[in-house]
Amino acid sequence: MLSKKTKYGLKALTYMAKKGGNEPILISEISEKENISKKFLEIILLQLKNAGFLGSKKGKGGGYYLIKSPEKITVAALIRILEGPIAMLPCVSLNFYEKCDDCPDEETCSLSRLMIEVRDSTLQVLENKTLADLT
Amino acid sequence: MLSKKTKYGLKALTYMAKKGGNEPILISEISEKENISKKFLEIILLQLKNAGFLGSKKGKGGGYYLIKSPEKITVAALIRILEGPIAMLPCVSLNFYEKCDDCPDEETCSLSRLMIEVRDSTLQVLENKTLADLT
DNA sequence: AAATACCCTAGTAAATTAATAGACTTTATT
DNA sequence: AATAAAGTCTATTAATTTACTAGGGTATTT
Repeated sequence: MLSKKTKYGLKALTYMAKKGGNEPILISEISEKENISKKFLEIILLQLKNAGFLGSKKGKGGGYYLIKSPEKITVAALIRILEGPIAMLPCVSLNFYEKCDDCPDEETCSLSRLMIEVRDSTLQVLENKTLADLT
Repeated sequence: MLSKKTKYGLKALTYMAKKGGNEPILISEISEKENISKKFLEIILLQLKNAGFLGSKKGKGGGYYLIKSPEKITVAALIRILEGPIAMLPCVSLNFYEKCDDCPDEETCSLSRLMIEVRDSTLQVLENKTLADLT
């Protein structure tokens, strides 16, 4: 299950991409239009900025804006920033791998083999969908 | 991410299926062989029993045993019992559906459309894998 | 100088996770 | 009948995560 944070982040970015243009968009505007707590959204957008997806401008006329074009932002990349691993188990995660502690040998573990299949089929979808597909 | 509970449950059932036979298997045996806290495993196996996957026998010579044959138990069904929804959002879950509260119209929601795709590709794997495939 | 809008630190209530403790019940064996 | 084995039930708990909220700080524009 995706957390609200991830869901909100995806909705906020979709809103921004839909709107297009290069002018900064207010947190409060996104917050109102997408029914997201403004303070919570601040945290989310800041995180997306630190990850290199958004730029920001302070002061009057300020706000957040997309840095890359929506076609170049995959949903998989966004979920990894906001949520963390996409895989169902840490021991089969590509970007957040952690060793399995109760499992003597990951190579021969039938559960990990299955979860690799699940991961790959999920990535097949998420790596090929971009922000542009959500608009 | 799957919880430890789900992971332990899958490993325990895999152990049982691998062992085969009809004799009851001790909680403590599974607990030791699979490195799972015995008390935690008690809870898990009881839940699987209440869900109709396991039978149990009390007293000396007792334990847990599989009720159905491993080929007839899909991994999807087990995850639904132990973990809950397989979908990434409640509003696209087949078995644990919940209405989206911040979304005015689910029909036209691009995010939900994407998450339906993810769900279906995950289910394509999990509905077609059984306990027998894990042995 | 004043207003605007993002930035930063801190805290917190609620829920979930991953157990643990201990008494109770049922069953097989001696 | 006594005993030991083995699952069952109730309760509790520590740690973590989630989903926020409060309030002030800083940069920018007018």
